Amino acid sequence: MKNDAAVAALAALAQQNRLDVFRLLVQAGPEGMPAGNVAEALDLAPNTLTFHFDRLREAGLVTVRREGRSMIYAARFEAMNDLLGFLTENCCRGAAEKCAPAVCKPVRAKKPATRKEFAS
Amino acid sequence: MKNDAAVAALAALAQQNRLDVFRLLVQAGPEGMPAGNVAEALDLAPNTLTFHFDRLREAGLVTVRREGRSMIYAARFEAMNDLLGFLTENCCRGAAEKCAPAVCKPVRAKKPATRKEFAS
DNA sequence: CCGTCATTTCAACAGCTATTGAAATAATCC
DNA sequence: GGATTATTTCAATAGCTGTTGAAATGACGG
Repeated sequence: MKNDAAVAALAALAQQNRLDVFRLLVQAGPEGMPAGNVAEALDLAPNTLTFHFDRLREAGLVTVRREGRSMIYAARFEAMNDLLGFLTENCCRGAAEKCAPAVCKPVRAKKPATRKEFAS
Repeated sequence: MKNDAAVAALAALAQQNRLDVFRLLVQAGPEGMPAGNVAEALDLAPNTLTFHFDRLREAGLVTVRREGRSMIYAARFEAMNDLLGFLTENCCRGAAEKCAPAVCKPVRAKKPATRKEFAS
């Protein structure tokens, strides 16, 4: 992930309403949900919501598709995961256990490691 | 993690220079590094850097301590991990494998707002 | 077509943010 | 004490951001 893309994604999430919107979509899963439902759930004016959706979309965090009269927005999980990876990249110069046992992955590990070791 | 805290943390990271600073500190590990070294590494004016450190500190993402003439800044890994957890919280309503195999944790459901089905 | 539903576009405005230069503080060395 | 190094404070300014209201677009049903 590029630095600029990360800043864009973070900026998109660094706003109360957009963060609420994004988390709602994250919880909704890949099928997404219609703009109207989001507006209702979060009590946002439709034009305000469009503005925020645009930001999220420009940052690559959500996608839209039309379905009848509704626009269905969905979170882009790949983008979210890229962002998380970017933040923790190369943390503690590889000594991951020092800083973030749960999330931090040593340097570049794009694929989730096979978790057979955790059988304990 | 509270919503406000998450927005504050994201806002703090949503800026090129601060993101660079934070990632540098993440890579430096818990011992941190002196302001001067950060300034040199990223080619930032010292007063500008102070401004950004303040933002990061107010957001709970870094700590400072004095050591001789230098101020040593260090990333707060706990805050970073809280933030990552917050973003992925309850993702896909527990069906984590749908959206983020590597990072997303099911977390205990925080009572998703009863979703109104949209007409099929 | 006409009405209405769902969403977007546009312009305007108030409030916030990042950077800069000059000056201040704080610790150390001679 | 006085010079030097490291960092912070302060005020000013240009640029960006979020919200609002009014109007436009696009899709569907009768």
